[in-house]
Amino acid sequence: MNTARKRNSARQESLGVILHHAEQIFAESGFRGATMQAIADASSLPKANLHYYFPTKLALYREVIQRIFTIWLEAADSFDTSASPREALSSYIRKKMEISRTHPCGSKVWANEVIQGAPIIQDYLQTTLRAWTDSRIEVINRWISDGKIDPVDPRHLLYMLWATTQHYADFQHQVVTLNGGKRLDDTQWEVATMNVTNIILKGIGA
Amino acid sequence: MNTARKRNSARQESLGVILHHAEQIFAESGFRGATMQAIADASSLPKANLHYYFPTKLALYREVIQRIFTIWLEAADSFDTSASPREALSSYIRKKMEISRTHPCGSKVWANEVIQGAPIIQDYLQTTLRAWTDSRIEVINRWISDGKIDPVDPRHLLYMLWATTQHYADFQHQVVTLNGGKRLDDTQWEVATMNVTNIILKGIGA
DNA sequence: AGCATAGCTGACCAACTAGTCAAGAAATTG
DNA sequence: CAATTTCTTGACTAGTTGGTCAGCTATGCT
Repeated sequence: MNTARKRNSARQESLGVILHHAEQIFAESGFRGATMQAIADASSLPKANLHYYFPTKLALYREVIQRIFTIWLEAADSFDTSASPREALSSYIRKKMEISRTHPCGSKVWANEVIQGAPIIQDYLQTTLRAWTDSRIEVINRWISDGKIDPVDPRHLLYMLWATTQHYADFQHQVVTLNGGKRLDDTQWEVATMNVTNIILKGIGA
Repeated sequence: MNTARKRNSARQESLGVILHHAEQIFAESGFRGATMQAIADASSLPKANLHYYFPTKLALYREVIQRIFTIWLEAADSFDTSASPREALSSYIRKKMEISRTHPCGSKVWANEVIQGAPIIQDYLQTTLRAWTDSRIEVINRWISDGKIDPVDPRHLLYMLWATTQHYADFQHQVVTLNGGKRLDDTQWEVATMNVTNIILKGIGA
């Protein structure tokens, strides 16, 4: 049992290493631009070994996308648990900003995919994302009818939340360049988070 | 002279057709994913003809990027000409939303490029964009010291403007999917523009 | 130890793609 | 008309890339 677990964990280890580097390479080069050879090199594995774990490049890509989506959905819980709009949105923005900081590559892969018309993940958009969005729209509409926030269009508020937070991941390179080539430090991330939070909360009268 | 002009205009015609379709294909597939053959087919020209007008794929790509960047810079004039923050920002947001609607492919190509670390246009970022950004930051800072808007970080306000407006181009597919598969109509674009404008203006106390 | 299974890898191939080129068609000029 | 320049195009090449496969090694089991 101990030895069997050893082999199994070695498998998990390999899978993890491959997926981690695949995410980076796909973010850097897009689906087509990424080569299995590049992912193999980054993972310090021979290319044929990748094909042992993932039959095709597409299968590997799908797995990468799946992981990102899961992370985002988990961050979205704040919308339910918190009571007031201020709490709910502050918490959601903060979580999404943190994800932009810690998982920029995942966000980039997702952005790339959507920009290109979501050929691979269309089903996610139509099912899971759609359901999630609809349920949050209800929450926001309740805030409005309770007079807790201004009567804004919930859909566009959501887009604004996504756009502003993911910008720091997807356009990381631009942000860094305009920051004099230096990555944002702890303080700057906090400033960014507070700016986004304050402007949006005040903007909707929360 | 008349004939010479005729030939010259035929040249401009060809260049225009190629650039137009190249923009679409690059947006759909990224730099690497786009093939000269695909662009040729879309333009109804043999591939060798593309290489007559553009020596390399990279040269064609650069030209596409250049055009987008020019359009964006022109939209940015509102910042100077208008006096009050309300006017300046309303006008800028409206223009950027219009560009997102009329030139979504250009925006997507730019996004793709930046996501991948701007390997081709790094010089634009460091020179033109940087200079533009710095000058607008001054304008915003003046608004703040004049007490016309709240003391926000100008940089993050700019990022918010870019992110929210370009979202409707870059994530067009997602927006359309969440809109029941239908493209936004005139009214919906107006609603989107007003929502973005109102929330941001109120958010910064303009 | 001996057998079986999971994991690893170098060498290989078929398909694709950017770019070339030579030969011609069409327009322009003197 | 003839000469010249611009434009067009099918056919070709060199290089790259996803994916295969036969054989290898290491691990686990009895």
